[in-house]
Amino acid sequence: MDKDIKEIEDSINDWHPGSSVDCVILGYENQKLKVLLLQLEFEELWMLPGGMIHKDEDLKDAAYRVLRERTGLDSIYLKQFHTFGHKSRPNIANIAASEKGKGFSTYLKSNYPQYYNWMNRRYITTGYFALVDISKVECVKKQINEKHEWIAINNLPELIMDHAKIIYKCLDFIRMQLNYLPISTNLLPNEFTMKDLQKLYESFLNEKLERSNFQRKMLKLGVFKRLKKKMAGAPNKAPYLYCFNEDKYNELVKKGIGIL
Amino acid sequence: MDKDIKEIEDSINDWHPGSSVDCVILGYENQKLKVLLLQLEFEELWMLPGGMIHKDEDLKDAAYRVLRERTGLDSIYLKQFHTFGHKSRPNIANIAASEKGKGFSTYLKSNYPQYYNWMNRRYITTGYFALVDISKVECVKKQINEKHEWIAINNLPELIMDHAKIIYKCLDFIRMQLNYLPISTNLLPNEFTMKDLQKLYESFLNEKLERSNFQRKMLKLGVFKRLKKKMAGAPNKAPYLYCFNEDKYNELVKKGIGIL
DNA sequence: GCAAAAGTGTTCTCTATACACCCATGG
DNA sequence: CCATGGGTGTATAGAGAACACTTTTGC
Repeated sequence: MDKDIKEIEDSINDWHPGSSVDCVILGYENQKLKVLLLQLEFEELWMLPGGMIHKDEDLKDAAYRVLRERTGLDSIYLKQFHTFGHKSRPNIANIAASEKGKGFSTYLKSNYPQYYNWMNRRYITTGYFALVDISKVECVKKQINEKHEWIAINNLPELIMDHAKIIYKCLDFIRMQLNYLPISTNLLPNEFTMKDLQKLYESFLNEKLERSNFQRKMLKLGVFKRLKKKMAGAPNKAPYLYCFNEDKYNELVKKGIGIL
Repeated sequence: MDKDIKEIEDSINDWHPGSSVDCVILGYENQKLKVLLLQLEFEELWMLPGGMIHKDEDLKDAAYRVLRERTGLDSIYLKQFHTFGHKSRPNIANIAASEKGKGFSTYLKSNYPQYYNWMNRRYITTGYFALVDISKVECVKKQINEKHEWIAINNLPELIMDHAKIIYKCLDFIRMQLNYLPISTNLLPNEFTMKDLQKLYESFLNEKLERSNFQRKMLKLGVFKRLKKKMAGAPNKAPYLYCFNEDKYNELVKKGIGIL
């Protein structure tokens, strides 16, 4: 960790002041929607991966950089959803309501006062979300003593600052735009069952869908290839596996897929 | 103008660095969707009303302040839609591609170098849009030699920097979220005809809608009061006037009005 | 009376929804 | 052979699109 902090401290004036990005990196695993969260040394609380913006860097590129640093992936579906500019966005000195969240801040203050001061300002942060196939991700630690984990959306731990609010806003945004977002191709692995797809939609919509009607509606879109392979293992009929015709799917998404 | 510039120059350190807001203030007049644009002295190009953020001011409040300063209105429908952070967002020295846009910047540079330097940095700007009943607005000049005008969306003049892009992004955003936005109650005057309402939807959707079906669909929502008054003047049957039951309408909007 | 636009009615098609039914599989 | 979940069929109600018809008004 200390090496990275040193690096940032040395380059403080290369950053655009007062602005940052935070990334809600979403994935889908075991039929659950998950988000990639970090936990720093000295911290009990979790946080979103985020960062500052270079003076000569596009806002969007800063978000891509954060993603690349974390997931190792290069071409990812990434989209801005909201900018958070509350005047009392708790800064690093006031990172959490409870005493829990003070560890990192205290450590910084005594060891890296200049970095502490820099971090301890007000940031207006822009939220981006990424849709990621977890099975293709190789998570990268950026700081030596950092933990990262894919955590189910419906079972979030306590988060620093307003990061929980950022996640919920992100989910709201996705729900509102569901028909125009390529969720399926980006979150699902190459081969998947109709049940996977249905559970994915249900996670976003927060409601149960009717199995048989869902299947027909999806198949009628004409963007699936049914594969001859089947899965096995359960005491019931084995489902087909499907894969996407991604080009057709992306065309559909532009016009708005009618799933509602 | 000079008084206002002086004021800003004196208070430069009270602003949050590197961030700004720009407001797309939309209104509806003569069955046309319009946006409020400004033109400064020495400038041939038009611009969106915008401003910086006080150090102790919420981002959203900064947008409200800009609106209040311009329209005199206090409680307005206002919503954030996107943050623009391109690294080459042309700054004030590079305000337009053509020579047209240099007037203001040249004037500033020689007369208010400190202000010029402040303005001449990179800004990451957050776009807000407002929905406004033009008939209730009293436009306020903020700078002495400033012109302001309601200009039809489909007939925009040349704008400074990326302001045209900001407007189009705003319209895209509204189109995508149409079903969840209270466009009608906020843009229309208290009493209006079905034709007004239809033209309003058509402006956003960029397509013609079928008259009779549109009317039925709207009436079935059950949020209109039909007023006994009618209009007159044209050589045809006079249409009814309607007004909203705003509470019911806003409830509907939360769930998403099904106009598509 | 005629043109123009408003209000209402009708028809046809398509979709959504709710189930019913048979099929494959492991225990 | 039975419980479980997958795949397909069907019947009904409602929504949407297109267009016909009637009404009101100023000229």
